[in-house]
Amino acid sequence: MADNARRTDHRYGIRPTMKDVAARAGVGLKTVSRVVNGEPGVTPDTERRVQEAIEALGFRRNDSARVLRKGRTASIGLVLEDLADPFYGPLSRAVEEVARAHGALLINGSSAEDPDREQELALALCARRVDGLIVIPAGTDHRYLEPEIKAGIATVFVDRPAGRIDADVVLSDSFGGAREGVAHLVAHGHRRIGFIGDQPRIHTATERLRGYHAAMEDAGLPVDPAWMSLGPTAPERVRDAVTAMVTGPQPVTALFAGNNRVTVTAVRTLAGHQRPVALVGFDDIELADLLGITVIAQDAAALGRTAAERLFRRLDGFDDAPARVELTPVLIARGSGEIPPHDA
Amino acid sequence: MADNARRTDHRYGIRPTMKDVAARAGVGLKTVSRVVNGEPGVTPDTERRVQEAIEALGFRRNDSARVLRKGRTASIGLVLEDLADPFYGPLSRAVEEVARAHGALLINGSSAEDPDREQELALALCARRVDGLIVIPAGTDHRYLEPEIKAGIATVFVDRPAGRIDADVVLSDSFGGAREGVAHLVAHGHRRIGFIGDQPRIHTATERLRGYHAAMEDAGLPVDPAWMSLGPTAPERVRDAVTAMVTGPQPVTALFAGNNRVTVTAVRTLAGHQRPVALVGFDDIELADLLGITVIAQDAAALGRTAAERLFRRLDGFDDAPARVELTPVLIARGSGEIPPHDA
DNA sequence: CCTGCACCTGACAACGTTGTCCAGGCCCTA
DNA sequence: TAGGGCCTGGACAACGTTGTCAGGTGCAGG
Repeated sequence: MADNARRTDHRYGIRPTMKDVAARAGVGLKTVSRVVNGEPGVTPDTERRVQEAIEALGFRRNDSARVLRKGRTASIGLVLEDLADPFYGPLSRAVEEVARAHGALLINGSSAEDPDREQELALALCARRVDGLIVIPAGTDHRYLEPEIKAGIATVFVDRPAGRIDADVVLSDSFGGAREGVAHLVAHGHRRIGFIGDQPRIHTATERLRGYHAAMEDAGLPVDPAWMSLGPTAPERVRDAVTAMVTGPQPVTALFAGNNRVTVTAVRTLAGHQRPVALVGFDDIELADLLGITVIAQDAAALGRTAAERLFRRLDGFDDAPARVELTPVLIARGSGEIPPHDA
Repeated sequence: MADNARRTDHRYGIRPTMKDVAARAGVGLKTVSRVVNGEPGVTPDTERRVQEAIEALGFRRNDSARVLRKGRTASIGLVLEDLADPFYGPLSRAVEEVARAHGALLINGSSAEDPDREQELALALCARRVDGLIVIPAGTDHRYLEPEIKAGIATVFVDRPAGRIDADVVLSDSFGGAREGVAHLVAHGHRRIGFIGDQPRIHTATERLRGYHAAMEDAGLPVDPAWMSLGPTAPERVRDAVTAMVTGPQPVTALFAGNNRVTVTAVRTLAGHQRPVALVGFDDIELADLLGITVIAQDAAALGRTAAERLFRRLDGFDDAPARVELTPVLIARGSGEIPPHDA
């Protein structure tokens, strides 16, 4: 009796189960399951009775139990660096859209560029048994994911390559993009060009630096070590780096900014400067058009979409060797990259 | 024998379970559970054997089963409008940080401003048995969540109030903010001020329009219906609205933009216009400082943090009546809002 | 009237974990 | 040496669902 009350009341914190629905509808447990899942083999009359019981009790299937039984969670995990970074918003949204098209939910977490936190997050997602995992690497060693991948969790890395592990990778051509951007500055007459990028352990940062070097070498231009600065993208650090390059003994007449964070701070810093300095930034930025900032734009949404599509192809049984997909960023000239050299 | 092989091999798609670990370590199932959960009552020697077996098999606890047993998922759901909108990135990140501090993961989804999709998403999250739900409403009727809340899923609404349901709400003072922004324009001499906002079914949109009316009335200024435009924030619509107001028979000398999307398009449109038009926008925007855009800034991260903290307080057993928390946005003068009236 | 068949329906086990409870072994004390 | 308490470890049920399989009913055909 007491148990009965517990079962049927709408008391706080109590969830009706299929068993309760079955009891109320006067049918078997399995019949409820059939109705809930739209399986065939239920008379219209029985179905109606079950539906009424579901309605009356406010029943909602417990997907945890379902997952346990079926083995698939219909959810994928996304580990990125920072959800608040305007670069990752569209990427995340694109992943979500693809997941939605496949009936899956998205669980995401920010690593804050900390390898330990990346691992902790990725493994937590695996423990949840997400069907697949999309990772924007913070660390450089992903062997910890090997057992997970072996166990069947499809995994795709985005934006940066995986470390010490063979897996799908989707990224932008950082090297080529930076090379093109710096070449653009060279073409507009610059010979002393500075490069400010993210921390050297981040793959895209060193690739873009490599692109810078290649472009300078292509043009036969010397590179002063003082013209290069890799490090955290905190505004203070970037501001100091910009100021040092622009006012140093061999002042640069142009700057290449390694990512959107750097570009933003560089623009702010240069705005307070009297001598015009040319600027090309990696990553597009909202309102860059109004500010006339020339950029190498990568398509964050396309990165996310491509990665997610690849992931779901694997989940659908496609079992090719891991591949590396590289998207080509495009240069958008808006003014700041076309400023001619102004020597000090 | 075959079963044994299935159990112990590292074959693709096979997951070792606690049972497998127990067999390998030569202990009971529950002992493995104890080790995995750091429960007391296991000799160091036994613990070592279990750890070795876990390592060797690459065991990872199946949280789905754990959830089923324990009833708590240690995850919360966030339904927002668009993860790609720069306003929601920081909000989402703030929620994530609070969740992380409480050991919970974040599942989020975008409603794309579609009430049906909002409901579908929210209910899917409930079926997953998230412990709590944070919703940025797209729809105006949330009675569908009543059984869920009764069943114990803590729910907090953010940015916009819940409809037809009594629940916690955290939002910015849209009315007051808009009123202050419009008053600012009035104080700078404007008498013909336009208002462009989001669709009227969105609460913040109508609240801000109300603030506009209040400020105009406070100043004893008449309002021409042609100076108000509510509708989708698609660039074309906003562009046309701006153009119409600025070039109409009673051209406005100042504009109030109802949110960040509107502001961006308004700035772009006004940039191609000869006569200076003053502008104040609701929501801060990256690089608005460089473009000199005066805004009413709300703190998206604070909204998310406040909501998440409230959610977890409920999860920790706090059982007060639902409350409404209102954050005060601040005016940041940067130039565009201080332009004096220029008549046509 | 019986057989065969199609169609519904429900009993039961299983998914992998945790909570409960009890058994056995050890040490300490009387 | 016997008795009692403590510590360790394991057997078992339960969480809520789905897959398997067998039983039951009704109808048509022989």
